[in-house]
Amino acid sequence: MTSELPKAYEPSAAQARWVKEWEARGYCDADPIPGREQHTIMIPLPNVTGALHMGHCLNGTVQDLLTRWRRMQGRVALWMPGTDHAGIATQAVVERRMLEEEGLTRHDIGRDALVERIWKWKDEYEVRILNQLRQIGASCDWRRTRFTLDDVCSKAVRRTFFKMFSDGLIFRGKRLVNWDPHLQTAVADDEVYTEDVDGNFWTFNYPIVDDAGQPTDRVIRFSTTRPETMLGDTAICVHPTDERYTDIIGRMVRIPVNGRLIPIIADALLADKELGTGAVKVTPAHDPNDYACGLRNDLPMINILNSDGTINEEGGEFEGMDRKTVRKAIVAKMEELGHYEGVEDRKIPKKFSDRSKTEIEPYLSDQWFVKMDTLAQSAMDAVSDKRVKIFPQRFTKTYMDWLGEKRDWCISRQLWWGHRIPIWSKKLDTSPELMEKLLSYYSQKNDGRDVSDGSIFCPVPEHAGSITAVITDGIEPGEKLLLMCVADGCEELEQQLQTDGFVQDPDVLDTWFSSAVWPHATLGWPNETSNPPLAGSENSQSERSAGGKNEVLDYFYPGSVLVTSRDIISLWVARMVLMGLYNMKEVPFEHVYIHPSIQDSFGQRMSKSKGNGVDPLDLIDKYGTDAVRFTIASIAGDTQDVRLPVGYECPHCEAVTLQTIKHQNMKPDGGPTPSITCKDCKKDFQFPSPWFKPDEGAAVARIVSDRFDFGRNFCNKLWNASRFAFMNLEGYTPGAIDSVDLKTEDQWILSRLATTAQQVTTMLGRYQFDKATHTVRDFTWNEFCDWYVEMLKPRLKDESARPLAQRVLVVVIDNLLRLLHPFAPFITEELWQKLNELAGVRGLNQQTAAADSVMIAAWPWQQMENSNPKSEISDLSEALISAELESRFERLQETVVAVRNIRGQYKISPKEPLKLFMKCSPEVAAQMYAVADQFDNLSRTMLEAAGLDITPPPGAAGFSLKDADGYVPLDGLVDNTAEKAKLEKQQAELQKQIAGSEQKLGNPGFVDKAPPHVIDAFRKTLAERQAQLESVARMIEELS
RNA sequence: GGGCGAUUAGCUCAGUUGGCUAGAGCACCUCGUUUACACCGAGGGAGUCGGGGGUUCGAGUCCCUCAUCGCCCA
Repeated sequence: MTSELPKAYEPSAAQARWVKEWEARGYCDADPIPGREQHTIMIPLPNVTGALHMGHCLNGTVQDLLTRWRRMQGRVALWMPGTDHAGIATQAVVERRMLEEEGLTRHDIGRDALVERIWKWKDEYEVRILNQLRQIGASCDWRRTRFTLDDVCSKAVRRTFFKMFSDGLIFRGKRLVNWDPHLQTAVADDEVYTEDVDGNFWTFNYPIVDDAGQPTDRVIRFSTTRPETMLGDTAICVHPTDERYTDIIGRMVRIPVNGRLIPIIADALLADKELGTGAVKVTPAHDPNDYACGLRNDLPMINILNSDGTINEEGGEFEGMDRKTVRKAIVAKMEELGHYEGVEDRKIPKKFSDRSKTEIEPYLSDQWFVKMDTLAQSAMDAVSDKRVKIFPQRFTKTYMDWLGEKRDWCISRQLWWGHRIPIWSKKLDTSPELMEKLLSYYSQKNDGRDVSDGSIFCPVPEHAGSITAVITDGIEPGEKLLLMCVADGCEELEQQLQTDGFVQDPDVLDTWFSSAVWPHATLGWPNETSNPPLAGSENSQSERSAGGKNEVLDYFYPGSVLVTSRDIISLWVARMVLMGLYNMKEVPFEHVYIHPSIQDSFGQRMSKSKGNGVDPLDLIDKYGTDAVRFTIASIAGDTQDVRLPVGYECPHCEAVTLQTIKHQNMKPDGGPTPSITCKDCKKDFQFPSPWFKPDEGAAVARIVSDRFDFGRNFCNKLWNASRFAFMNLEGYTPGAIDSVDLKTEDQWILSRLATTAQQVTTMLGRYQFDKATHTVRDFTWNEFCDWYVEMLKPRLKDESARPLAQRVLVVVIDNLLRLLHPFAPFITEELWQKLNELAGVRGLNQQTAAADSVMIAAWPWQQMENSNPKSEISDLSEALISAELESRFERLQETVVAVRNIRGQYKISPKEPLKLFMKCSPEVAAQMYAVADQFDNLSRTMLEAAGLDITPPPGAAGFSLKDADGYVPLDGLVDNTAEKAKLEKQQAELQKQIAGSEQKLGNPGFVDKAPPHVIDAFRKTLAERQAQLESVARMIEELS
């Protein structure tokens, strides 16, 4: 039977086949197995706004690598997939599209219709994203896929909110938000961009008044870019050490345009002596810095705007004017009143809303907050006492610093897409009968305690545990509001509240609120009596659980490791820890691995908004998933961010045009779709971009990056080495491998294989994916392929040597495929299947039938902590590792290289046989004889003689190794002058090194202070070099 | 403004608690189709480790400073 593989690996066919097959066989499913260790990773839920990019690809590769590795180690490895509703981002995308395509705003269609549209969008993109994940080989338990707005997660969010509210951790407060007057919503900081625009810098003055409020002869001058906000000024601020003003601090001034009296205050953080007049107006309700100043100095905060950006009733005569026109009116009025001093042109940084492109207005509004003091402290404690460890460690500082501020968390968002805040409110004074009911309840249950102070209480005793309430101040003076918070699963209560005239809060929760409970929400919390439902199998055994417990939650929580990027350490990681502690009393994961970010060739972070994103599927299409994963893994270490220069591959001639910033920014702008002219074939082509879709039927470039050659070349190498092996497995029989029969190269490759397995295992445990990848690559390429396979070739042709050679070869490939599987799952599976056909029973110590799939085979290195009860035990162990053997082999390699160099030097054909004489100790000579046939095989050289008594043959080229000298007779070909020059060069180098070492060892400072092992090492190398120098000198002598 | 990090070969990156002659892949040059692989093999050239100062017997590695870049938080 001959079983030849195709000459090249076909990634797409293998990927399509195994994605389906693994899932069908249930290899990715993780169900609790009592007594077995688990390994749990919760995916950093991607937003359903669009497609995945290279950052996700890196993130996913790392998680899958860990999951496959742990699964092979015998753990029940759960990788929980899912997506995030991503409140503002998703709603923004859908709204923008609606506006562009239909000219509709959300107010035109209403809340329910908008939410329905967003659900449709979500369904489409969720499928796309989960598909992309499958394409990168993600071995998620797809049955458990969750979405932050699905029933399971919603329940958890709702319960958490209720719990927090009832514990008094959620409160209502004011906050300055970025208000978009066009969309009439608050927007997040990251949805706001700043641009320098042409503006004016006006200077005005306010008259200082006396105690009676009458004008004095003094004024205070200040400059501003936003005169209209003087309607909301509540102070003038100067620096406390500014001598121009110290005497008037505490005096009052009158705002000319509305007559209000405001104080002159001193605040070193707001006022700058060097800037302008040194005095500034303070408008706490309409500027972030002024707001902070207002809080520090207990100033009134006057909101002068309506939500549409027009002036409200606080503006007096200006009420109803647009914020743009009121500015001119104010300036004119100030001029008319004689308080205008001048104006100059200036570039002014202004904030704009990403979505509507309108100017942002800082705006004071009612928001919901989570009290962070004790929660933040608990999350800090978890890291400081090492219940959660962050890798690399330096990121603990980011985490700690942010939590240490303990700033209350604003959780309300003025959006329609998200978890609606489960609060119903009603003005107390409009419902006397309810008030009556309440008060009677308090007097019974709360010992007559007055609850108008904001204490939490249960308003409906028969629903204790499902509803809590608080009384707060309303907007109107003296008004009281009754706020009711209802737990999950109490629809009738909600109905009752509606009937009673309560109104549900229109806001939704910050997306991060639901993300924060992700690690336990996905496992079914708060349901503690049954397992969470599985997709596609309602009511099957999935929900069944013995003893009325949620076994899934018990088993998989807490998780093992969170894999994410550093920009969401505070937004997400910290909040998951505190929510986990709050709801579960346990941290959500033991480790956090922060991986590098991917940048473009200019050091910019890859992101949609920069137009430099790369779709991993483009790269997978070009290089194959395994190549992409292998390359990605090779750059995921713990040091720094990584640059990924990409180019556009011409669809006509395949020439690559490197991507520049110009390409990233090309937009149609109403004109034709941008295109690039190929520098080689001069034809035009279009290219993928976040700004536009290529025209129907146009020739579109593919995004490529030669960094992925690294992985692609490796896969090719692995494929072909295996192909060679498989071609030589004819007649393979399993059988015991007696260690006395093993040749030097067999022992060496097994020693190197075991060392590699051990190192890779250690490195993966430390999240050093880059090192692990390079280690396994170098072993495969530089040791297995370049040396071992070459050495095996003659043995495979020799009938008597063949059976053993085949067995060892099979063992090495078997273990190599396992080691590589987490890095390159598809190609290793393809090869594993083939290997099973040819050598289904195999092993070093024990002959066993191989696993049906490499995905469920045992990891080749067993550690004490892990055992794999379901499958065969690995053969590799420390007993195989021998440093002495490895260094002995190195000498063989050096000898072969030296002979090859002589061929090169004298231009001798590789086919020309040569003779070799080695002058060396008897021990070394014995070792040389043991591998003599390999000199012939690898460098077509016969070892004629080796030993101390070798006399150099005449007319030979020579070389000197550390503990042996070699001579290759060249029959008059030899050029004595060149030989001499070569040796003299080596001699000079040795002398230089020896001089360096001697100088060092002659330095009293060094021998006195350096540690003994360093000094010994120097002495040893010095001695070796001196010995080698003698050899070299002698060889030069011999030539003369 | 505060914090974290980076700057090493043409490009992309490694470089353990300071210790012998600073490494790899790609690119480049020379040679080579030997029955796995040209996505290959055998060789080779290439870096005053961002600048300056300091500590030390010894600095790519530690400290200070300057420059440039990235990220997070104000």
